[in-house]
Amino acid sequence: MRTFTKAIRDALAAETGIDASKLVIESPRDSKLGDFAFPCFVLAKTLKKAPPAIAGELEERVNARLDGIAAKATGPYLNFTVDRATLARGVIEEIDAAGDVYGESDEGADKTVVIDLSSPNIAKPMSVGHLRSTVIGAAIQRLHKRLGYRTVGINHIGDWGSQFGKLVAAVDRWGDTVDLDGDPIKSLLALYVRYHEEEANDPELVQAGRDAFKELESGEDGRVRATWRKLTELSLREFDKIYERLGVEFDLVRGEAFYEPFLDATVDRIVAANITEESEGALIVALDEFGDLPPCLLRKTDGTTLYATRDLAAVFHRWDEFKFHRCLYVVGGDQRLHFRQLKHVLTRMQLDWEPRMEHIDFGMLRLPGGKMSTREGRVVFLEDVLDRAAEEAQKIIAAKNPDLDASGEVAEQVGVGAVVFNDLKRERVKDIEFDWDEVLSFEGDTGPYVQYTHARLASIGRKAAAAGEGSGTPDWAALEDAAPILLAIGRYPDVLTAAARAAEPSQVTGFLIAFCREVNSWIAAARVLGQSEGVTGSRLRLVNASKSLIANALGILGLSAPQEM
RNA sequence: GCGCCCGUAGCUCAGCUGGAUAGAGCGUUCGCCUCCGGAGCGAAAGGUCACAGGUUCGAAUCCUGUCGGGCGUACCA
Repeated sequence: MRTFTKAIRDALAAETGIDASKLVIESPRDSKLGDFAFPCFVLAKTLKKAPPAIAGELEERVNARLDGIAAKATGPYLNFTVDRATLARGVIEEIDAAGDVYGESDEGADKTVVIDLSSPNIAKPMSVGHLRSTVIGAAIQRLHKRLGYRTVGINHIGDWGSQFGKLVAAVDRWGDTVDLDGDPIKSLLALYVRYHEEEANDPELVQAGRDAFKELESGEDGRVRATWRKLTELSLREFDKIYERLGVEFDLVRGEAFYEPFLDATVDRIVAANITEESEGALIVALDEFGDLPPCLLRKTDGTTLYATRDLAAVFHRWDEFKFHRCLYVVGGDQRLHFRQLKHVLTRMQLDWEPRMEHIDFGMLRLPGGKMSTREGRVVFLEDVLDRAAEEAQKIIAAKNPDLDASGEVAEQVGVGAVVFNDLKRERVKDIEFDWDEVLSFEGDTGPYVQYTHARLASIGRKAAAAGEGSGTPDWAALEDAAPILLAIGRYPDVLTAAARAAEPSQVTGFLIAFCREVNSWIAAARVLGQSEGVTGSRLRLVNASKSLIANALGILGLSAPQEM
């Protein structure tokens, strides 16, 4: 496909004198106008002519330079249409040759991208809120991997901080009232909620919590640390069940505690940069020069560290270890200020790699009643969402495809796919109100719709193989009515590049939905089997190419592509 | 109060780096299984792109202000 756009650019460059790389080639508003468009407005000033006149003059001259591509002036645009047979053969041979890694590139060669994702908190259940960071981060990682980057996905577990003092205190006091080993997460949640209920009227409890965290941070390997270690292990085991269902793996699981040994050195490093000061008993980095921002606190009055200190320790450690090209923090938008502060600390330290640290923020997920709150017990558990979605898928399979083998497995793929896709389909920054009906919807702009399209294409492929059809010489010109599909396949590598750059998986979901709509329209109108040898041959090639593309994109998004459903 | 994010059809959202007549899905209404899977396809209805200015050949897109919603705002994470 890039061979077509390159030919157009070169021809235009030769005629206009503008550098080929600076020419903007876009898609026409209406596909009937052509496959590519060149808006002539940019030339109006230098040539001192009206854009439509320029387009008209360019038409003939550019046509003389092009072979297999027709240029036609329409108003102020010069539109290009690739010969249908050339387009079909070019695109399909390209994707066939690339196979499963179609869209890969070498733009990331020798570059490392660190992705901080998921990062659930120990002792808290994973809510549908944590799903966002996990699936968005995993998709961003796969995108970069496809583009040739070395990627390091780090699960930055929230296993440190004053809340663990509270939790240890709560376990000490009421641990025997719950079934910690049998149902660890729910037990810990109950203790956590109870702590917050009682702390207001119980100064001793508050003190016990503080003391416990202080001991934890002191490095003393006593009972507090043993309790903390046990809580961590229990929680991680529970999280792994979810990660397995989501098909997410991490290169490194490093909790905040991992960076604990580096905290002092981190503070020293910042102090050595001469940007710290003591204020109200705390050690801070002032940030007023950046628009009156609140300061970044490194040490509390009691000497213990904060979230920001640990994140700074982490980013230094990551820089030292990976010299990353990008370090992406897939963390909710409620922490925008936090990351701005961190970046400004780096700026004040005059570290030139500061821009490589990026906060990949995403909108908040809210319940109809308001924000989710673990403390108040107002959460929707991710496990329940996945379970219900899989059950729903199972019901639909029972109704529509009762003979399906391994239907339980497929129901899991479809149910989880629906949940994951739903979370990836809109622009990251948009807030989401959780809605069961939407999550459990399998029609329209959904993961199951895409999976279904894939399954139907697979079905056609199976039938063709059984009938021994489709192996003849393809009649490429017969794919004229499939031009939108072919152009979309051709555009896919650019979609991946743009989506990775913007760290925006919704660009892939959006592409995929539009693609499947085109494919479904086409297969409703163009029967594959039982046509002349050339027609069946070319159509089957397109069916297989489309199926391959859908599986490819679903893989990047983290969804399965079942052959039947 | 101040800062950041968001505001496009009844609902949920696209709209590529400022370009041609603002597009999908859901819902509503009407069609399509003797024909490769109806989780599908086709069609209709539905819009002051929150509002007001500005920038220019051209603005849903960029700038300023207003309104509405969300998030945050020194020792939680």
